[in-house]
Amino acid sequence: MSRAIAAVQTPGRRRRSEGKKAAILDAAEALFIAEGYERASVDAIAARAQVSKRTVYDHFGDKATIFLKALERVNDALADAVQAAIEEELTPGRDLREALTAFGRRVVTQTVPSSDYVTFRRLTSQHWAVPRLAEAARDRPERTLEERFAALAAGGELTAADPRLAARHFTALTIGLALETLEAGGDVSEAEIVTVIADGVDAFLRAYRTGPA
Amino acid sequence: MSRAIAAVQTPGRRRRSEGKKAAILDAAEALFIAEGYERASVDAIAARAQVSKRTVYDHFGDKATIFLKALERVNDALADAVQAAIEEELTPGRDLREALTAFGRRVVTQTVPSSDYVTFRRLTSQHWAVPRLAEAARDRPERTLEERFAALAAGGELTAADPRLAARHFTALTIGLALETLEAGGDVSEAEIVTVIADGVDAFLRAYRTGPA
DNA sequence: CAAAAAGTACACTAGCGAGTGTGCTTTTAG
DNA sequence: CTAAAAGCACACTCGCTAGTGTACTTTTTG
Repeated sequence: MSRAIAAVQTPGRRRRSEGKKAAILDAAEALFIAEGYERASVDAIAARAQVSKRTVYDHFGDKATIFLKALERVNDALADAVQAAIEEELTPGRDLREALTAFGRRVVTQTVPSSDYVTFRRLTSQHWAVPRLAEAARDRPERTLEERFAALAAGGELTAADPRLAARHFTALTIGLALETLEAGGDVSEAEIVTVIADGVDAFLRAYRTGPA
Repeated sequence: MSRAIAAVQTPGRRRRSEGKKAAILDAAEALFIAEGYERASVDAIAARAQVSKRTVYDHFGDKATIFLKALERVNDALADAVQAAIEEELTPGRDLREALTAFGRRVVTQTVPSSDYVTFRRLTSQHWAVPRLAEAARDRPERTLEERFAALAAGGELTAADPRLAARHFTALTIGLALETLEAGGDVSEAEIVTVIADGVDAFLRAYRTGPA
């Protein structure tokens, strides 16, 4: 019975360690989001991760580092998700209104739970002076979106002398307002979100669709 | 020399008490904004207010109440300021672009320091479940703005079937983006803010100015 | 002045949470 | 099998903070 099949059960020293690490970050992420930085105790994080407190400290050294690593993960995940959404939804041939609506909706509802992401981000700005980590994470998707908008402008679908500005305006009108809605009322149906996005896309197109000039 | 002028120096028992109370709330507001709820200790608040800790507790009972009262004050102040800005800047006869720009700029730069206000608000959402206090504070200015937009639409200056939506879009494009800019980079010149607002007004007018239809 | 209101100084409890030290058990690798 | 890596249980230090109790001083008022 001593066969190589055992390799499935035994992940190896390193993999096991990584597994614990990931579990700790999962727990930390959830607790930081739910409770905030100060109120989420390391003991609670350890308990939730089903790991001893000592292991937590062996892996990360201190609480601030746990936070930082968790934030990095979330940032990366969101940036990747947004990038994917841009590439997959904002495709050249597609009807513009449809594409923009699908994109906005996907970013807000799919991906992480974006509202959680926003919450996490807030903890950052909370004077915690996490260098420009969060900022960098915002920049990447913003730039990608900007490029796509520039392409749309070049293709004559949009009138956007300043694609960066257009991208910011689009985000504000759709994703920004949708997230705000999510935060305000606890119970928001997906239909409401879709409406918010659709209205935002509407206004955006009125302002930026190639027309008069 | 014992004249009634002394009344200026001696505010009376009640007024003195109110004075201390205000000083405590001032200190609390500043510290909560700077440090966050947990890190702002009651001792620090008392010290900053130049008041004994005991007095703080005599007045407010506990830390949560201090926070709540401070938040109420800030909310009221901002709501008043926004209301005043609406009434004084968004006057009927005025050129629309100019009026909207002045309004946006005033809300962002004048009034409280709005960015501080935003910071304070964040502490609220931080799971503190301050009932709908903050929400109510947001609602009042929003509704006033909505009414003014409805009036503008009636006057033929705007095409806004849904004035509430128009108001939200306006806010998102101007004030929202300006505040975001303020939070991101530590050093933002007023000129940049003005640009952000002007760009937002531009886009808004393209989307909502009475035109084609 | 006299009494009460308001405020102060300060000591004290009580609890929580970050981080450490240590010896023990389990897992994995050779 | 054996040694080392990884993890665990647990006890403990230390600092900080919310909140209280109390006796003392100042201010205000009649």
